[in-house]
Amino acid sequence: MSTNCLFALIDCNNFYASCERVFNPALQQQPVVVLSNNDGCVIARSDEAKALGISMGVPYFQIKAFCDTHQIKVFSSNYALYGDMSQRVMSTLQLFEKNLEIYSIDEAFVQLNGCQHINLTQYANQIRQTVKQHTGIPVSIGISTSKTLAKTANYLAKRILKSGVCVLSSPVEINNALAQVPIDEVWGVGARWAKKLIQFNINTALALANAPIHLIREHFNVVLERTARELRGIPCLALEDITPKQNIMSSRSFGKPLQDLTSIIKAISYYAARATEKLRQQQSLTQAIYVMLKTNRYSQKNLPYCYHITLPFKYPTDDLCEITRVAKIGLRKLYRPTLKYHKAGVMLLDLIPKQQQQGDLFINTDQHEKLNQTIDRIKQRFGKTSIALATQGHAQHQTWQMKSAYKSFRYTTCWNELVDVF
DNA sequence: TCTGGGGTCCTAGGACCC
DNA sequence: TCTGGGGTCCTAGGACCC
Repeated sequence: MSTNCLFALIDCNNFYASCERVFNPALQQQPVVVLSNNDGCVIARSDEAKALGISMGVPYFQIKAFCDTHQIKVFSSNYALYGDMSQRVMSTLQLFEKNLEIYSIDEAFVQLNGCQHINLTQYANQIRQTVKQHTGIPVSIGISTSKTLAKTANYLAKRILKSGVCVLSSPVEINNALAQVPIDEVWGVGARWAKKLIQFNINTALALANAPIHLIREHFNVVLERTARELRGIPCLALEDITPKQNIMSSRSFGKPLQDLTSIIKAISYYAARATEKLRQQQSLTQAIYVMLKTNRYSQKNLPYCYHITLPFKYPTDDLCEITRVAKIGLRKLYRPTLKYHKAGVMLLDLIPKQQQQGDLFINTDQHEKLNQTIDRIKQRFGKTSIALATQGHAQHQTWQMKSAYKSFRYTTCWNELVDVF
């Protein structure tokens, strides 16, 4: 095993809850939870909230009373804030390592080249302190010889050692560490496979590392085989470049069930516009659109609750009017006046780079492009809600708009919502 | 009353072609 | 009685991630 290949995983602790704390010091040492869109489920918890037994993903209505009695601070998700804080964390990390793989809103991998001779624990602590100082966000860092092992080291840093840093380099260190990690905590092993692996008596990360590869290949698949190899310290996953998305989704649950077509058209038009924004930002064109309409899956057990349709575009496009037009066609085909809908969405499919655009003989694409560019500019300058197609209706107070009863200020991205200092 | 919103990769199987 | 076989493309679905 080569030791000149080292990966670090930097992961923000309880990221959304930590973001809320940065601008509201009264939340320090307090139990904090952050809810998903529509105030549906718990998606982030401070350590204090975890200690009170609040589990990840639990529906809020089930624990509301509990939160009240225990004075748990509850927040609606505030992606304007979290997204901006994420960028600050990532650019701070880039002061140390230019080549960053931003894996999610709160995690990044780096490859540490030529670091064999420095004290890695010291280096990692220096990174942690700097991120904390620049952004107020606490992070944990795991370092080892493959991405999966770096993930595992991070798990140990957070949950077992509670030191914030864990470096696994020697085989003995790695084996001791893997023995402490339950199989369902391994990166790449979800609930389904954990259950099946346990039937094979594979209960820990160490057992998976030592399992015969042919057994994994035969009863599972190549993805898990890679995971097993990675746990042995054989890197199978490289640091990845930023690649444009292959699909772009925009969907939401409604604040309340909807039956009337007019409201749902407004919602679908809004999702189409959000998806188009993302599409244009990454400079891609879409070739097909998937439109989805859902009823409440919990109320009608065993009945279909998801209705969907995929429609192609005549030509690859990033034109807001065209995408909205086709999305509405899809919606009208799905809609049944007798049903109550809880959620809708669109996904733009088969994306290709905009440079590959083929001219259309019959449509003046230049004119459409000018209109779209103008819309982009207005949104950029005056905010995302400043301009929209009429079919979306007025931006505020729509019947379909999601619940967001406990939202904090957008402290870092909105002039009207800065922190007051007295 | 109330149960998130994004994404990725891989595989199996059917359609179709020669 | 016998009714090819191999390749490719597409789609649906299953697994995973945060």
